[in-house]
Amino acid sequence: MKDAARLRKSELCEHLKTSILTLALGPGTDLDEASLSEEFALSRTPLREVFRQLAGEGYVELRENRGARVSGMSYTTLRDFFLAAPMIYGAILQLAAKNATPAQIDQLKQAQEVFKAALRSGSGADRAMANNQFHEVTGEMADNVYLLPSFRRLLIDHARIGMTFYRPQDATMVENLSEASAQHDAIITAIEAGDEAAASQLAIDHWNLSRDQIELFVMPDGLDLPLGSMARKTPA
Amino acid sequence: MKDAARLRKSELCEHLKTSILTLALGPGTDLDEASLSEEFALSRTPLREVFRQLAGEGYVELRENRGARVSGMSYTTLRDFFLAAPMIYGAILQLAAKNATPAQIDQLKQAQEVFKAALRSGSGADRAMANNQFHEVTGEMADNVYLLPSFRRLLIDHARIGMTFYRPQDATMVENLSEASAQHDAIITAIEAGDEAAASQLAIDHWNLSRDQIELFVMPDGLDLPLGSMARKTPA
DNA sequence: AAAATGCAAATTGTGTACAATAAAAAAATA
DNA sequence: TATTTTTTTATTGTACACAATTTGCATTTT
Repeated sequence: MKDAARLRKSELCEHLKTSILTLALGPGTDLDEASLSEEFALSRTPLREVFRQLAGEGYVELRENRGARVSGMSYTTLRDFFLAAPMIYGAILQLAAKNATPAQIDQLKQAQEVFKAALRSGSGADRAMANNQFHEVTGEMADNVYLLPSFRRLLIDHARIGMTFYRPQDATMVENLSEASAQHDAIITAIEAGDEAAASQLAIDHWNLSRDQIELFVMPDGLDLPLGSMARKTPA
Repeated sequence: MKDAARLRKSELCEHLKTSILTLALGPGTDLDEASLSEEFALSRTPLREVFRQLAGEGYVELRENRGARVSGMSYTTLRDFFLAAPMIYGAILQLAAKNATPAQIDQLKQAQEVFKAALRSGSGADRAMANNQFHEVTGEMADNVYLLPSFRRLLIDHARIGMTFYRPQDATMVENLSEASAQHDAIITAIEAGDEAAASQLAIDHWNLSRDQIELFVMPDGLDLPLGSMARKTPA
């Protein structure tokens, strides 16, 4: 038995992350140590360490003597999300434009290709994960230890919220998705040019598009939620 | 053997946190599992879980097969800090003013009393910890899961940076400390009144004061660091 | 003497057994 | 029958033993 366990450990970690991001494990789902331990041929000790790590990153919540459960989502967290997201996203993209390395820009372009492919022929989960990966890269570009924790936490719930509308139900959503893709391209251009102002503005635009989609889903019947009061996206 | 281990575990956790915040364990210090295990009469299994948790909160960094070490600090992280702090602090205090409960306001007043006591007769570590506690409470008031991770991460390094100037060396620093205390009082007032705008502005003021102290220490010889370009504090 | 190689000691990661706690079920009481 | 108490079962937490990896040191080699 060499370092097979190490591999299984990181596999488990990735598996849990994608399962949570794609809602295969919904918010509030209890994670069973015994069954996961068996499934991944890993003893409970390293398994529990993975739980602790995921808890630190915000994927799960740990309850004393009552195991791990997938982080919950409520209308309160949605309100918090609408408040924090534009601020953090704006800062991250601005810093990304400032600090991105050529290698990272390549990574970003690659992530965008994957995203486009997922739009053409992927599942909702594929799209959410590809989109998530794109934004993860921008986070690495920004490279600020103090902003990344919140940014990553936002990305988790953005993916989960997104999973509810990444399977387009009508023409509006299809159009929104291709617009999102176009914005990704614009973001790449801005970052490559080191244009901080443009990147920052694109973050707002991108956020507002996402916001519109979320509102569309969350209150299809026109239910009125108190969702803050940001400037809408700039005219094209 | 009942739940004594549970207690030892949280004790260890608190001990490590305060040791790191007060620089008793400096940035980059290696944490030895064996000796800590013996000191706290705790086996390595729960000890390692504590490490993972602290890593999630940003206190330590975990390196594969090479143990835990206290999170490092460099000029780069300091630059990141100057960039992220005003933004996050502003948002947190604004939200605190919006959402604080009476019970939390009591907590905040209590924390401020402890802080004042520490200013009168406490050590540098006492002051840093009391100040940290005060701001922790504001974080709980803000109660936004997406902002708290970054806020808490900032508080860690703010305490550590602060430890270098919480033992006043000259008259300027003594004056700054009493001004910081006065600002805390003003913050309490703004939060109690639910005055978001005032709280937000006080966050900037409080940050700028802290910023001046840090600059004073970091570059006592007038070394020029690229430290961003925020508006200075508002005139009293 | 400097660099490279191999060995020994220390440190970290995992597996498993057992203890403690919480949840569920069964029995007892009103 | 409803409620409380007790017993059973399942799950979580800790301790220790062993495996694997890294590190430091001594030796060899150029």
